Parts: sequence; structure tokens; C-alpha cells
Amino acid sequence: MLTQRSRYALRAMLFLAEAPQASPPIPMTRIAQEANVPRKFLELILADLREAGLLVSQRGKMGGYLLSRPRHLISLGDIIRVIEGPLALVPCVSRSAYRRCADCRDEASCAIRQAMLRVRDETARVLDGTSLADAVAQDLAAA
Amino acid sequence: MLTQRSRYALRAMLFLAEAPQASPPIPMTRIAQEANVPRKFLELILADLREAGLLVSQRGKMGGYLLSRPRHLISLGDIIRVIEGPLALVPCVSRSAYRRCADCRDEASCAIRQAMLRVRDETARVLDGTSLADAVAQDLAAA
DNA sequence: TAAAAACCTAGCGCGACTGTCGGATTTAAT
DNA sequence: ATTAAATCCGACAGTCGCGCTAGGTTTTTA
Repeated sequence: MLTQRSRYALRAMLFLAEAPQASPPIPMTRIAQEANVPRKFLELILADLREAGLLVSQRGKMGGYLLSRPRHLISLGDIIRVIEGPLALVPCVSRSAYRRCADCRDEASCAIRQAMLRVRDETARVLDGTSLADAVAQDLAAA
Repeated sequence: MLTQRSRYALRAMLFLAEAPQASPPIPMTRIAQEANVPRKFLELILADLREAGLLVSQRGKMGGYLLSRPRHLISLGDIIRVIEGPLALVPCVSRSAYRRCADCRDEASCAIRQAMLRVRDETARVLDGTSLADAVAQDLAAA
């Protein structure tokens, strides 16, 4: 299961992606209201997304947050990796953060690993293949 | 990421699946050694698997554990669901344990949900589609 | 009757998760 | 210059799950 944090992050990013492309920065308070996220908790989440380079912030009055890239260049996978860590179910099949399983006897012949690798690849295919632009489009189509 | 507990469970079940089909029950101590799992911790895990109906146990001397069904009828998905819970990344796309996302505005038009549903389906396709028999076969082929 | 096994319950240290609080700093508008 | 609206920052705290460990009870076979 995704953490609450990740779900908040996805909603916040999706809300930002719904704004007109060349709009002024959107203040955190507004994001919190519209994406239904506790204000102070959102603050920490947005900080992570900014440090990871997915958001840019404008301080001071009239400040707020904006996507750092056009929305078709930010995927759901990008967001989840920042908040949640690797998509992989076991460290030994992660592309972004490979780690050997400490107590694994033989990685090459591990049937569990084979299955987990396939899961990872399918997961990545979906999540990296879905951009915020795609998500916004789906959202509008369904409404 | 899967919990350590789930990885232990998968290894233990795989080891049991490698035993000849009509063998006497295999004692926990042996499973712990061969699957490389702390003995007392394994005890708790095997209890969960037994309660879930994936294992049967024989008490007393010469006792131990056996798969409750032929190995081609137990999938990796079965095992993971018992230990880890639903495969789904969000409760609102779980088939086995659907729950509404508490703070979701409109489930039907939620683009995040759409993506998570596709992830769940692909994950289930792989994990429910891989039986212990499949895993054993792969293991032997690779060695 | 003794040994070997599963079974049961309890607890414990640690870290992550989900927030909250109170301020300090930056910036735009007036 | 002031003021108000924002981000930014650090700390803290309650709760829970995870990864074990300990110690005993019961069952069964040799």
C-alpha cells in the first residue's frame, strides 16, 4: 500500500497540473484546501517534491508552488519514487536503488526475484507511462 | 517494498514446494535452516500461513509442515496476500479487501485510481499467475 | 516415559508514519 | 518603510507496525 503521504503528494501534484499552464504560483493553503490535505503536513510533502526538483517555489507575498516542468514530462512514477522510494517490491530488482537482499542465497537462480522483476517492470511501465497531463485528461473525460 | 516477513514466507513456502510430493512433514527447524529464517520468527509466520489454509501441520514427534494443496495450486499472490495484505497500492482498487479512500472526493473520476487499478491488475496477473510449481521449475532451470 | 515437535502468549526496541506547533525569513503590494 | 502574505525551518509527539526473542504448554511418536 502507498502511504498517505504519497497519496497526498499525488493529489497535490494533480491539482497543480490542472491549473492553466502559465498561471501565477499557487499558495500552499489553496492546494491544501483543494487537494484535501492537512496544511502543515502538506508543507513537508511539498518540500520533498521541491528538493527532488519536481516543484519550484516562490517565496514571499504572492508566492506559492508551480510544476518545475510541463505536466506531460512529470509521471506518476516520478512522484511516487520521491515520496515512497523505489517501485520495486524487493531491493534486488530496483533499477533506481538496487541493493542485494542481505540474506539471499543465490540471486541469479532466485525464482522469487524473477517474479518480482516482472512485477516491477509492469508497475514501472504503467506509472512511468502515465504523466500528469494524461491524468488530467482522464479526469476531465470521466467528469 | 515487501516486508522481511513476506520474503521469509516466500522462501519457506518455496522450500516446502521443493520437497518431493509425498514426503513426511518437514519440521520447522529444518525449514528455518534451509530457508535462512530465524527459527522463532518463522514460527509466527508459519502459524499465519497455516491459519490461512496454505499449510497443514502435524504436531508431536516426527511432526512438521506440509503444503495444504499441490504446489501448482498455490500462487505467490496467495502467499503475499496472507502476510502482506492486499496487492493493491490503494484500498479503493483492492479486489480482496476493497475500502473507500477516506478523503477521496470522487472515486469514479479519480485519475490516480485508474492508474493504480492498472498497476494492481498487472501485479495480480504476475503473482497469481506464478505458482510454487512454476517457481520450483524456474529455480531448477536456472541452477 | 522421554524426546521431539508444534503451539501459544507476551513483550520489547526501534523506526516510520502522520501529523502539530511555533516561529524565522522572504517578498510583493501599499 | 510597513505590513501582510507567503515559504521555510526545526523540533516534537503519539501511535503503530516490524522484526525479532523468551519461556512455557501441549501433542505425538519411539
